Amino acid sequence: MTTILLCDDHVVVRAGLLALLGSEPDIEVLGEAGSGEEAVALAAKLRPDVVLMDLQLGEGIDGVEATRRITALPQPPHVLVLTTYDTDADITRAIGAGATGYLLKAERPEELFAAIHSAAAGRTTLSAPVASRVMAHMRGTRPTLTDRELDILGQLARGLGNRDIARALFISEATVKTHLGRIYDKLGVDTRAGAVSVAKEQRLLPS
Amino acid sequence: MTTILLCDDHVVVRAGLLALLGSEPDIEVLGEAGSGEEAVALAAKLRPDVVLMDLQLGEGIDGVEATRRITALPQPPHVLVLTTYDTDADITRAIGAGATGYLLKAERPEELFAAIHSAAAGRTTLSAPVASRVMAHMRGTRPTLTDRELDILGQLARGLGNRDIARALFISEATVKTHLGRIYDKLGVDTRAGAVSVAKEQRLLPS
DNA sequence: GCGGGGGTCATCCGATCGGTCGATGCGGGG
DNA sequence: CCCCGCATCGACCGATCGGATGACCCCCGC
Repeated sequence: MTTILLCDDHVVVRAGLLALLGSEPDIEVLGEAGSGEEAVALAAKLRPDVVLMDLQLGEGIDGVEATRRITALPQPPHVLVLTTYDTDADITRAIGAGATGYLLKAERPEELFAAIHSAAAGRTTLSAPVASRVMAHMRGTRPTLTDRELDILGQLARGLGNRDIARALFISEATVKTHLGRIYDKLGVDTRAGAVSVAKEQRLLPS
Repeated sequence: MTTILLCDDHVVVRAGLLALLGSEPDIEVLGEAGSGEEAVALAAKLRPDVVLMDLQLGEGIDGVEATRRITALPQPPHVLVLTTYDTDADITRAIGAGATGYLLKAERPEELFAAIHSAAAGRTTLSAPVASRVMAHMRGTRPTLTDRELDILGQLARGLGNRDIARALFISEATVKTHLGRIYDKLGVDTRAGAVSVAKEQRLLPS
């Protein structure tokens, strides 16, 4: 059984999804939200497995922001974006906000069901047009760290302080800090914990 | 008589060990290696009983990889890791690579001698701090964090500072720090970067 | 020969972290 | 009923981090 929260500002769309999902025995819709704010509140309260999120929400925060807030909740549900458009900006912003999947409304119902179950299990599902764009983006966007920066990152992941990193690599603390600053820039973070987190997820480190 | 191969990228450390081991009548140092690659080659050529291996080797492969290759040799020598740090990651990787023992450089010389003879006989010797961690690992298989601690860890992996973690979870900074301290204990680290690293490797976090 | 990227180093300072006490409240198991 | 694990909070302090700046060197490509 997978529990769902719907979020779409269009009543007819919600009704349509409700009818569609009602035909699936192992999917239960816990609630509906007509705005991003409502979605965040209901996600925290109802604790569904998956949130089906539209990106265009009219008034208030948009779907990306709602996604960001929902995934920032403790033990957050997975957010499956279900929208009409597939522009690069939307896709990257949604993924960046923590969306687990990105489906187009033109998708066949069976695909939607499959994607919901995948999302509940934490697996990512992307509609074909979306997938190709993401792949293209990955190649260009993946941060390229220099060898030395990877050395620093490796020591950082061991939890060492700057002094110990410096000793391990036979350089000064000042140099370590300089490298760290650049690593933060490239990874889009501003703390060592964040850097390690991104590095592990991007598999930038051996082992 | 036990024959030894030293591997450490620091010349002074090798010299120190050489002098130290020279005072032991039934220990003979067959050779020294300044890099992992050299250690593997010399181990194959000199066939010592025991290889004393540092984990931090600067350039080239690290001590873990060198250990892995040496223990993969036909009729391999025993590898006794002798290093400065005792992080969980280092210990488990070294043991996983086939190390027979794991000593800290802060150890007393008599302990080193005893460990060398033990290693030659195939027995395992661990420094006290290392042993306690290994035991902890054996018992728990993996550290069991409370739900709340996982919440903290999740926010930590986003790179947030204590103040922001507190706000995200609606608690005070003091509470965040308390939880973090316990998380450090359980994961065997003492920094947030180390905690994130271990958490990611142990797959403690949803993702 | 000149620019630029990569690596190195230094100094300064406020903000933050990690450690260590102690303390409260609440729930369950003995 | 009492103890213990869990979660919560407060205060203190030294150590460390992050950010900003400016600088030097080496190598490579143009």
